[in-house]
Amino acid sequence: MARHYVTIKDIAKILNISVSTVSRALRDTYDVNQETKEKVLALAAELNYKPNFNATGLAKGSTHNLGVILPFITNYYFSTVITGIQEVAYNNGYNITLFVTNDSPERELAIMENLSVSSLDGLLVSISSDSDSCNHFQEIIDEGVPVVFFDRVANEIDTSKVMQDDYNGAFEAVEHLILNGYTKIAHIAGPKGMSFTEARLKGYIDALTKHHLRINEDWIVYSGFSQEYGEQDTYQLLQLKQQPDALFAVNDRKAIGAMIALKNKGIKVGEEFGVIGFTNDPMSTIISPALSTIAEPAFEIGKLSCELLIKHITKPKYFHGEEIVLPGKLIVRESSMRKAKH
Amino acid sequence: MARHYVTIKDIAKILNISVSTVSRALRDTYDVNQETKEKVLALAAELNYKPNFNATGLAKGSTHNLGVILPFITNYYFSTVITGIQEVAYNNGYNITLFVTNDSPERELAIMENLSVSSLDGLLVSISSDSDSCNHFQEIIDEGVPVVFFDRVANEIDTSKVMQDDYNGAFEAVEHLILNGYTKIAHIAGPKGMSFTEARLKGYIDALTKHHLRINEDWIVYSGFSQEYGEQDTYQLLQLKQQPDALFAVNDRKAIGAMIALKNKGIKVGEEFGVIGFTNDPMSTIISPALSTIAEPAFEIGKLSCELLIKHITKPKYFHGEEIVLPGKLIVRESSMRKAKH
DNA sequence: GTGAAAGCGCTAACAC
DNA sequence: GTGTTAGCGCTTTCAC
Repeated sequence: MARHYVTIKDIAKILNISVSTVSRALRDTYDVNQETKEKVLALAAELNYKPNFNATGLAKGSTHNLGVILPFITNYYFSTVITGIQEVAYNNGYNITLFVTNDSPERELAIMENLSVSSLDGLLVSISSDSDSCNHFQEIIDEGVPVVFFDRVANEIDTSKVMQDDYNGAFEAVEHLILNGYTKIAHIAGPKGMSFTEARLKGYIDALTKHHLRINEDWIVYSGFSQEYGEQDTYQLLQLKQQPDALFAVNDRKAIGAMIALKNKGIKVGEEFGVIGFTNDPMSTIISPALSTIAEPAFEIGKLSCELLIKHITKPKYFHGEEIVLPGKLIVRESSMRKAKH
Repeated sequence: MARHYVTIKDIAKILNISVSTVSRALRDTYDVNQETKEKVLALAAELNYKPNFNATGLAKGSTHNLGVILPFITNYYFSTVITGIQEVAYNNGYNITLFVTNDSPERELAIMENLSVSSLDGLLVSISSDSDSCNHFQEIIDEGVPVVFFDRVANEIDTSKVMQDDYNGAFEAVEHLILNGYTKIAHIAGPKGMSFTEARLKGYIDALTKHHLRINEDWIVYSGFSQEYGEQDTYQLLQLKQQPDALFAVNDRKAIGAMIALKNKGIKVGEEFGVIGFTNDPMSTIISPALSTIAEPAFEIGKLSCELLIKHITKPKYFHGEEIVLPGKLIVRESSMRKAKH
């Protein structure tokens, strides 16, 4: 407590000049004498002067802070997105303040309600699963806070969004299974009502339809995103009298859970039963057989989101937001090998 | 730009009272009339008033911000630590500002030099690999900024630290291999010069010594922390004329790399060759055979670090820091099964 | 080119 | 119990 940091006032006093001159010198404003400027800079360095962002923020009405709100950070996708965000934030002189919702809508709401919007220049958000009400985001946007959504976007809200091409990725994944000889393809989906899971579901359905395969409602099971859910969902599928011979999982975690369930039941993945995921989590190369998947450009998504947000912040007049959809990439590994004849 | 948020002044004007009364009412200071207080609260809620943290920070000399500086977030350990930090920060009304160094000492230094210390109440840090100079941390501590180190700590610096018991974890891991019949145990280590890798190395050496096994310098290879390094290191070991029959890896990532190398060479992990890691990354259960390891209490480490930091901040007079060492836990899986006789 | 002064939003004496 | 005032550290007119 009672820490005193060196301020421009200190510098001004020592150099016997005014604070405004110091301020100008420090910020490299032109109308300041070269000599005084150098003296100021030298002294600032010597005293180890660091500007107080609170003060700067107050005075300028803009802070160096970007808020990032997301469900989790303990998985490959989100941690990589943050790394991307961090990268461009860092290069542009912004700090990021991290809020994790644990995928709880209540927590998300609580965070939003306590958010000191005035100390944030903008917000990057990936909404939590059951957050059906996005009013809190709309409100904040109405107040003029720039926000850009990534991955788990709120469709109703009109602002910038960046995401992967969930529909086409899913379509490609499922078509790949079909082309490899699988015909009874299930989908272990995410929760209902999220835009990206819906897109993946639609990709699944359309791929089947294109190839004249019947949609079997029993083969679509909705639940959470974890490996455990993937395992559970798969056991459920395997209890059906009419069993699938392949599955497309909404993400790699669930696909891995599925593979574990299949192994436990003695079913050979990649021969008798095809599996494909979505994400390209490093785990997919570790598990055996290696998991085929749709690679998501997570780092890129983080970078682009942050770049968009900065545009919103710096050019509010000229930039009115855009939606960016990045393509995924089919990565064929062992889990979806051509179905063995017997 | 030119966003105007509602301030206590606005509320004061509308209610025709002074700003200080509004301020008091909002912060629940006692000497304020129940009735006015209710009016203020009601209006604040109606207008969706949010305090400006920059202003509060400036006025009170303390912000709601904790800085977190660490090498990476894209792995199980660090992302889990952050989640723990986040949890207690959230419950105590702090925000966290995230800085990732990408394990680069230069980046770490740059971050520290640009750090607006005055807008941070404290700092949680895990240093980057080759950061041999910790002066920048010492300086900041000398200025009165509370900092606590976690995991990758700077030994020379006298402040709170929280880490797992690297020495005993390593000792136990290696002894486990020995007890399971392995006698020629290698260590694929981290870089030299970091305190936690040194501790793990020492645990390795002491376990061998206790069991009268010779230390073979060729069997200790130092490199980075990634899976790729683990693979490389292992190939290197396998080229030795005198080959080891087991290895202890400084972390699970490297252990997994090792397993991949061993598989590629046709060596049966867990029968001919024992492998054990450190961390308990979820990947260790995915890989086959499943990887034995020492589980680190990552979430707990995050929580404790943050709690310590908050103590430093709130009780600077009475709390002078402490070192917490959390025990790891040996988790035996398949990769270290009793060596098969032949 | 430089200084004085007001003000960003809030808190905290100090009066009354 | 409430208002007035000064001040946190910095920026920014507006003078000179």
